[in-house]
Amino acid sequence: MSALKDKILDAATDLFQTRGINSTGVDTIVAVAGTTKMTLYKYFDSKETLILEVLNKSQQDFQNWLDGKLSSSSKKPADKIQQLFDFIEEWVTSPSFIGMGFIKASAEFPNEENPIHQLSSKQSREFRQFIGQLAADANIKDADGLALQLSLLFEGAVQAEQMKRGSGAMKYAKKAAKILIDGAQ
Amino acid sequence: MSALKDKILDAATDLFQTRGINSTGVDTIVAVAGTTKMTLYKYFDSKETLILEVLNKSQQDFQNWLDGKLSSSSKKPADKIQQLFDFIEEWVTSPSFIGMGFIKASAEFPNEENPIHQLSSKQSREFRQFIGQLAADANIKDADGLALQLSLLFEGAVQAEQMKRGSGAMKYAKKAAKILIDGAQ
DNA sequence: GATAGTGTATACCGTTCTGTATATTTTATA
DNA sequence: TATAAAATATACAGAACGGTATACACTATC
Repeated sequence: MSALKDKILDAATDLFQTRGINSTGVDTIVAVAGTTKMTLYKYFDSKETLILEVLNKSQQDFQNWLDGKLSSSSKKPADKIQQLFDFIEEWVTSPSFIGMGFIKASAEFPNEENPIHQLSSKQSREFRQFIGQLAADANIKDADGLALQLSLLFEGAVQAEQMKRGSGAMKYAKKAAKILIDGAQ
Repeated sequence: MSALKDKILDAATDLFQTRGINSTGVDTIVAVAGTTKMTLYKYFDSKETLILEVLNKSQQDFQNWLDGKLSSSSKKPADKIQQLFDFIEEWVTSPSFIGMGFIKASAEFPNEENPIHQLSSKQSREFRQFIGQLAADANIKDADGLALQLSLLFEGAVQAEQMKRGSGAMKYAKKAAKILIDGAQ
C-alpha cells in the first residue's frame, strides 16, 4: 500500500465527513492530501471508487478497534453485549469522532440502485449481524430481534450525535440498551 | 399561496428525497414542476431558501398528520404515547413514504454552522420535545429521558427504513418502545 | 381595448465539477 | 551514473451548476 494512497484516503475520509461527500471536490481532496489529481486518478478509477474505498476503510477501522476492545475484555459473553455500548460511547464521545460513514453516505445517495447506497446498506446489515452474534453468544433467545432493536438505538444515537456534538444521546441509548438486554435474557 | 410555488415545493420535496439535495439541480426541479427557472427565482431567493422551505413544509405536513391522528384518538394520555408508534409505523410503511427530511438534510450538510443543518437540528429537537409532552401528559416521571430514548428508536428506525425499504424496522422499534414506556411508568 | 401583472422561452455568465493530456521533475534501483 | 518508475505542474476539455438578462406571450381588470 502506497503512502500517498493512504494520505488521499485519510484526507477524503475527513472531508467527506465534515463537509459532505457531494460537496467535496477532488481538487480539495488532493490539496489537503498534498498531492495532485494525476496521482489520485492513478490509485482510484473515479471519485465513486474513492468513496467506496473510504467507506470500506472507515468501517474496517471501526470494526478493528471494536474487536480489539472486546477481545481484550475479561467479561463473560452475557456481559459483553452490554459492554459493547460502553465502547461505542467511548468512540462517539471521543474528540476525533466525525460521524459514521455509512449513515451519512446512505442519506447522500438515497437511490437503492446506487453502489454507494448498497455498500452503506451492507455495512449497516453486517454491523447488526455483529451485534446479533454477541447476543447469540450470550444465549439470548431472540438474538436477531434484540440485535435489530439495539442497532436502532445505535444508529439513532449516532444520528443524534452527528446533528449536535456533545448531545449525550449515547448515554441514554446505553440505558435503554440495558433495559432491552435485561428483558431479553 | 401561488399554485406554481406549491408545485415547485412538491417537485423539490420529492427530488430531494429520492435523489439527494446536492444531486438535484434547479433545472431538474423546474422541469418536473413544469415551469421555468425565472418563476422559481421569483418565489425563492436562492436554492438554499428553497431547501429551507421544503424542510419546513415537510415537517409541518408530517406534524399536522400526526396531530390529526392523535387528537381523533380516544385513548387515555397514558396510552397515546404508545399509540404514537402505531401511527409512525403507518406513516413509514405507507407507499408514499420517501424518508424523513431533516435526517437526510443534516447528513448532506454536516457543518453545524450551516443554516440547513441548524434547521434540521431544530426540527429533530422539536419532535423530541413533542414526544416529551406526550410523556409528561402520561405522568411519566422522567419524561424527557424517555422522550430522548424513544426519539433514538424513531430516528434509528427511519434511518433503517431509508436504507432498505420494507425493512420492518419500525415494528421492532415499536416493541422496544413498549418495553421502555412500561418500564418508565 | 389599453394596462399591468404573471409566466414563458431562451440565451447567457461565471464558476465548479470530474476527468485527461502533456511535459517536466523527482526518486529509487541497478 | 544510467534507467525506469513515480509524482508533479499545468493546462484544458466538456458538462453541470446556480443565477441573471432580455424579449415575448398570456390573462385579468379597469
